[in-house]
Amino acid sequence: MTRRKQADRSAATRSGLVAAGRRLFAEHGFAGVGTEAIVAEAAVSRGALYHHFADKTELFAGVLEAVEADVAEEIAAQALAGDDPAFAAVMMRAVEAWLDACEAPEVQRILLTDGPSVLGWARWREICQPYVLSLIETAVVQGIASGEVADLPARPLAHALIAVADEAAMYVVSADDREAARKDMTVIFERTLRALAAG
Amino acid sequence: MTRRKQADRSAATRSGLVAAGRRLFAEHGFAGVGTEAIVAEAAVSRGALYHHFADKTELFAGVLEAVEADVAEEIAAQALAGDDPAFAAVMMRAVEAWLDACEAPEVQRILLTDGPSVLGWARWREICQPYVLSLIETAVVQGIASGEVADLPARPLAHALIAVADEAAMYVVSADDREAARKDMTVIFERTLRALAAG
DNA sequence: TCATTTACCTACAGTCTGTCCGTAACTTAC
DNA sequence: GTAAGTTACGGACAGACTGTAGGTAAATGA
Repeated sequence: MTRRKQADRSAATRSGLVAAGRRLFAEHGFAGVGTEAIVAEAAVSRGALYHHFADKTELFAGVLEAVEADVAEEIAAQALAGDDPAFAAVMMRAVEAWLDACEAPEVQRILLTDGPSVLGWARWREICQPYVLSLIETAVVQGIASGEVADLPARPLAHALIAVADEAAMYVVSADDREAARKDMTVIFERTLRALAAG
Repeated sequence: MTRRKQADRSAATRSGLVAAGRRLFAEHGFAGVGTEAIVAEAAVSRGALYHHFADKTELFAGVLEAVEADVAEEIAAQALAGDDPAFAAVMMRAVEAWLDACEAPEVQRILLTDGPSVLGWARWREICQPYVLSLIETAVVQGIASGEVADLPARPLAHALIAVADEAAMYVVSADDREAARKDMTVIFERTLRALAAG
């Protein structure tokens, strides 16, 4: 308890920097915003930034994780909220929640487009793994165990599902007629899920 | 014909810059290589670069298109090469060719990870659209027409298929056991295709 | 209270991008 | 063939941005 004040100060500036980076990266992209702008938004100096993070890329990693955590929480809540506990129903609720989340520019820019490029695909997935990826993988494993889903390799399957969901999101948000695009993609996703039914 | 010499000179330096950028971007990524290094590799001056391209990003767009063109050509050749002309068979050959192509770092780095981030998702797809995307979409449309494929929206479906293929590629190349990963992903893809069968 | 660690600030050096202006090569008009 | 005009390219410069080094203030432990 004796270390409280120091630790609090640290945590406050750190999370302030993450919050600032989150706002700015979402709007201008990683390369489009300088460290000066970030520290100005967070009302600290560049020194504070480089004290808490090795470099700008590491700050971005922190921001990515924060965004991913929020999105995963929202998806999990929505997916488990409905009445129908069947695998396909849960997944459809999850994908709807995901498409909703992707309306936010910060998700598109930070999570989908900049993430893999700035951090590299492997590190990007590594950060997202504990969140959405494992969420889906768990659902898949349960589905296989309950006999609802065909006995396929679970992790690759989870990757494939997420890939379709990611692409669907980008397709929808950059479509002229987003309403129609979302309907189309929902149909595709539903069909994909049905394909995985056991038998 | 009188304009030959000027035009040739232009084309030569332009394609030289694209080739140099292709090599260097593939190895170090867009942000990891400076214009100085590119012009040195191409044996021209920075002035030449900025004469032919508005900025570094536009050079990257040129590089991306070159890579995409090569990959599309290879995929088309492989897909149409086999005996079985059935939709699923063609698509499986296409995805095998794609996974082969993704062994090359330039495809992973330029096409998959840097592309969307540097150019933005919409522009990235816009450049790839005339190549692989329309290739797949055409196959899908034909499949629907011949009754092999369920009557789903063709373009979104093509997007979904490409998304799975892209993810499969990244999953395979960054897996510890690439052999096993590729087998797993092939199974997933096959199953996905079967899901699209009409009926 | 005093030494030590932690948190933070400021100034600086190095690098990179895009632009400006000049020059050379080439093309067209006469 | 030559003068005028256009296109291709070169080199220097300004501006911006990143990461670092060295110093100060606050907090902690003895």
